[in-house]
Amino acid sequence: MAQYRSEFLNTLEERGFIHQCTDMEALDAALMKGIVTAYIGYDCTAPSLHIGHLIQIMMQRHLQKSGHKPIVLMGGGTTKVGDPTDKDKSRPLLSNEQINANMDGIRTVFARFLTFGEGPTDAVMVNNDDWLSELGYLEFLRDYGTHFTINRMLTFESVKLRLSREEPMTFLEFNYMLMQAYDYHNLLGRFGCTLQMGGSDQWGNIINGVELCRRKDETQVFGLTTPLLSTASGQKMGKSMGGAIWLNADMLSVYDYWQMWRNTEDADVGKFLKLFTNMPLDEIARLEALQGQELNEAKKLLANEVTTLLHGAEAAATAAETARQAFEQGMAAEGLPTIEVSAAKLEVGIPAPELFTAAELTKSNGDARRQIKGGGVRVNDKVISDEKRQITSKDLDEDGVIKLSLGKKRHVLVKPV
RNA sequence: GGAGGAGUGCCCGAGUGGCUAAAGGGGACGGGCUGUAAACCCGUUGGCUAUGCCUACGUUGGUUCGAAUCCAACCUCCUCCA
Repeated sequence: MAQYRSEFLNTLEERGFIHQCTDMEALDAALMKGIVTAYIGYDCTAPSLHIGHLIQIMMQRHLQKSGHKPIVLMGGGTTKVGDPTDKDKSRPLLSNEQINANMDGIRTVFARFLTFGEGPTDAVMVNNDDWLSELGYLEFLRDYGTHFTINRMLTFESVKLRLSREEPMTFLEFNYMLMQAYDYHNLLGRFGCTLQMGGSDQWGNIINGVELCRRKDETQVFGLTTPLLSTASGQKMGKSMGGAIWLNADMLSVYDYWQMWRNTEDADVGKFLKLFTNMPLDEIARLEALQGQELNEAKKLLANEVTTLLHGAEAAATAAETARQAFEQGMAAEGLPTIEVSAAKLEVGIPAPELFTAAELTKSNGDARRQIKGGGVRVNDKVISDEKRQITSKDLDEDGVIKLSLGKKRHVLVKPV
């Protein structure tokens, strides 16, 4: 049933990565002809990438595995401008220090998915600040500004959204699409890069680059986007568990990462296995067909595989074991996220709301009180109903810790020091 | 530059002098049902050293016993005119 000649496109197609492509046939031919160099840009707006980026990273992994060359473009320069795509209002500008710090945080995850080096299909990482910050304004306007019309720029979804919401869009942000187009042109010149990939929200930005390369370089380059990921019930992915699902372990514990995959909706199991693991398709088909409770086994495998890719087999196994103990045996397992509290303070006693807030299970003391009233708060698996309840060293269990729980799934251990 | 309209909590949106920490919806969180799922039902949804205090309806001032609500200036957006 192979639809394409190239291994890369077939893999993407079979596993559900493809949303749109500028010219599927020509891209397929190019992939057969030799090594294709392809880039994906990553913004440096946060100190870690999150789960929404994972599909892009996986795509680059497939690219490399099928014999092509990935470029990881760090948006050190473009982040100074700020991508208005999908932003309903301007974001505060980040300082150069913040951007650099974010970049350092983001960088680390790629080594787990791609092989970097000097070889022909080894991945390379570049920072667009290297060329964007060198641009001269007047020169840039004359060389590139002439290839863009305001008429067309105004038709872009990112611009229209802002205008329709009656939110300001600054000229700086308006220029973002030119920067990204220029990146493509630049990477074409530098690395012979002829494919840009990204999320479907990047389609507009990508075709701008494709157009620019056609005009400036008279070269056909390609754009390929992934579908916007949502769960079967229409939620944006990773919305549960309070906050973004970060990839860096210091932003989100391995346990929580594992948990988030374990809680996948039934209808999404197959889709996620295809996108986020390397499991063979026939194996996935078998797992996907499981019914009812049995599907939970497939979810565990999904969580194991995905966590192994990002954090390694050992960390994934620990997370799985922690979850097993916490859920199947109701124990205060060691691998749960842990906070430290001064033993002296614990001796005196800490009001429960304060401790839950310190553990980041609740966002304020008031929030904690409301949760206690709502019956969602447990200490060592016992529901507490008194909001004035003091947590003291008497609550320490035989392992010398106290287990705080909010709801059924979120647990934090308190350890005296 | 001129005329008119608008800016409300995480988001959308009602409110046009005290009854307003601000209707309603969405989202989020918790409870119930379950399979650590979805759907559904119920509750909660500004902060605090808490029978009270503080912060909040674009920003800054003002009127008033009292302002999201009235006035002034400013900022931003929309529509029409130039």
